[in-house]
Amino acid sequence: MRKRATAKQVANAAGVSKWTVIRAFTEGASITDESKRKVLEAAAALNYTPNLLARSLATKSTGQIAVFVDDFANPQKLPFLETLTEQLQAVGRVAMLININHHFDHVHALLHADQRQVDAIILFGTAFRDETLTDRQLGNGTPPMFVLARDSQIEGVPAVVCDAELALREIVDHLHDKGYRRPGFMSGAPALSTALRRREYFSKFWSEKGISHIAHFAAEKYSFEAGALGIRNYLSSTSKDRIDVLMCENDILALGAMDEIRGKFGLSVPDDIAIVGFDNYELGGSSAYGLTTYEQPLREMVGVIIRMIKNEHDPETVTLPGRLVLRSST
Amino acid sequence: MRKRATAKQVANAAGVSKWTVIRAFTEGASITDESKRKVLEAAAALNYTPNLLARSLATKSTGQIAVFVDDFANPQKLPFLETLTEQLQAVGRVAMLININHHFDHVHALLHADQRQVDAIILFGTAFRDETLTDRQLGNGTPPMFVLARDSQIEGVPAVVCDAELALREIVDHLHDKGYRRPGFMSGAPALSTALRRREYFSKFWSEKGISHIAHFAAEKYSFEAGALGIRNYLSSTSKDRIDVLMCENDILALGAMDEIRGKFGLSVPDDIAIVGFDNYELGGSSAYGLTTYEQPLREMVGVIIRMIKNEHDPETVTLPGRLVLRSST
DNA sequence: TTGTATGCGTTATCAT
DNA sequence: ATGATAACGCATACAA
Repeated sequence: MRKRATAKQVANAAGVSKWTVIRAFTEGASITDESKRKVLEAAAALNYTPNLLARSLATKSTGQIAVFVDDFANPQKLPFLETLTEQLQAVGRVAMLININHHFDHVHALLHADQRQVDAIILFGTAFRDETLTDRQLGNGTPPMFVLARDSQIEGVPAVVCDAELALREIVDHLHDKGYRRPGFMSGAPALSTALRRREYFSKFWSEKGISHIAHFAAEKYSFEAGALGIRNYLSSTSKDRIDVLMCENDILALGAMDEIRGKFGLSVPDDIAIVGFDNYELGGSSAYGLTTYEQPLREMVGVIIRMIKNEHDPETVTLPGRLVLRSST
Repeated sequence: MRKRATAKQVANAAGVSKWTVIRAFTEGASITDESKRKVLEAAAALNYTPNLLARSLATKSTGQIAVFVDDFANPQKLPFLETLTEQLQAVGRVAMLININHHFDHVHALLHADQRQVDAIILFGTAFRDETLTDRQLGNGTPPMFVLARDSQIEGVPAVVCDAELALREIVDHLHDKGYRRPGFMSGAPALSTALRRREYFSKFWSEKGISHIAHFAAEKYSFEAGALGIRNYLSSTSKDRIDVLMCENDILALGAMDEIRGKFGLSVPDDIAIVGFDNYELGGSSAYGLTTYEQPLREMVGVIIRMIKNEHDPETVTLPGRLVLRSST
């Protein structure tokens, strides 16, 4: 039964004190080349590596970043998580993935992250009201928080988001140019929807073009199924003067809606109803869907969050431009 | 600036020793109700909760489970991660999500997980050769490992998988019943493919029905794009005696292939070529695809892994039955 | 039941 | 440059 070797054991083997061993493993510590060599040799023989747990306790820095996620229905979460974990690991951090759900809510998660002494908390696509926070005296002892891919609804907590105003302006301009005049908008979970501000700007820019009525569809949550359900009732009850274009708050809703429109109602996209999504999820680009959408600058967004975590960037909300992706659905 | 309160501070406030404070927070410790009440009161006032970092150092148990993932292209990873994190948190554990890639390989990850003293490592959809392990003297000091959703290729490391033999038997029976006689199989990344054994059983059961030639297509990896590429060359170079059914190693490959077959080559599914996938990814069920597939018992699989981690289940490979999902693509 | 001493494996600080 | 002392916050074992 090999156990992890400790600095003390290495010290004995190398004939030095354990502090010299520590120094051999500390960047820029003052130590002779000779000592360092002896230590590293002994360490290799004993398969020694520093215990990060003990190091964290002493330094009060764990290198662990809690990532809160409360919605796994959107497949776009996956590339985001990939980029996030990759970039975190590239700077010596590691992600603690925390699933926020009915059994484990934000308060639990916050307490847990705090108890584990994480260096920071990333609210990925999640946010919550200020009230739950003031209880916890946030901003004092708790780790710094950052919101990713949603507007922050918490005073003093910065967010990194894709520029919704710019995005919706480009989208509405495009739709208007294409000749669409009866727009509809489908939003997802109400609590999250407002933080995206997509509907808000969608209305605003249509209104600037003289169109003030936007049909609104509320999906229960962000999922394929919810997207289909969100439009079903409308399609079966309305046949004339229908919307001619539907913007959905994200791609997965849009794909669900498109599937319903074409598959279940036999309508044509974009001839009967055009569709726009948001995220540029890979499958939306398939020839089966050809979904026009808006791509978030995922790598850049994650990059900014990481620099904030490393204190290389002021903790202020950052808004990055995305990219309109035109396909056959419009 | 509020800092985290320590047991000692609570002890002072409550007028007891710090060990009594510890006992108040230790399940089943011997302590008077009166003392406990005083302690909890003081703790609440000071907003004290035990520091899990220090606890972990002392108990040598962190409650952290490293989850290795090396492929984020398959959207089915997301519901798996959701279930995994949810069930881990339900038993007081938490997931450390580790992205295995070119910059951070298995050996790095293993070392890292070990340094952080995780309680266990889950190789989720990942495995690697024995040789890299023997270096690290695995099975002695390192945390126990488990493979999820792949066969284990490591001696002594158990896996929890969906029963490939049963699955492929059902699939091949179904295809044969439907009258298909010229089967093809598309595999993904070679290193992972063999661990799934899907191709192996696909061949075996067709062979039992007297069909020994299986056209084989090798996709570079498991992604939509790779699925499309995997079949492109074949379709453009072969026009007669083509395969009449294509089984893909997972849904995302199948969707890519189907998109190529219908969208780019104008062929009909299932009339020209039928398609079968594996995983039952939600979008495969859309009317745009209607993909016949095989569903893995994700909750049960995760449940077994967790019981192994809790030592409530012998660390032996477990094979669970899935479910054939018939749709219009066959 | 409660208090004391000691250990977990590091790091920080000081002395040599 | 190296060794020694203290500290990080908690748990374990033992004594009272």
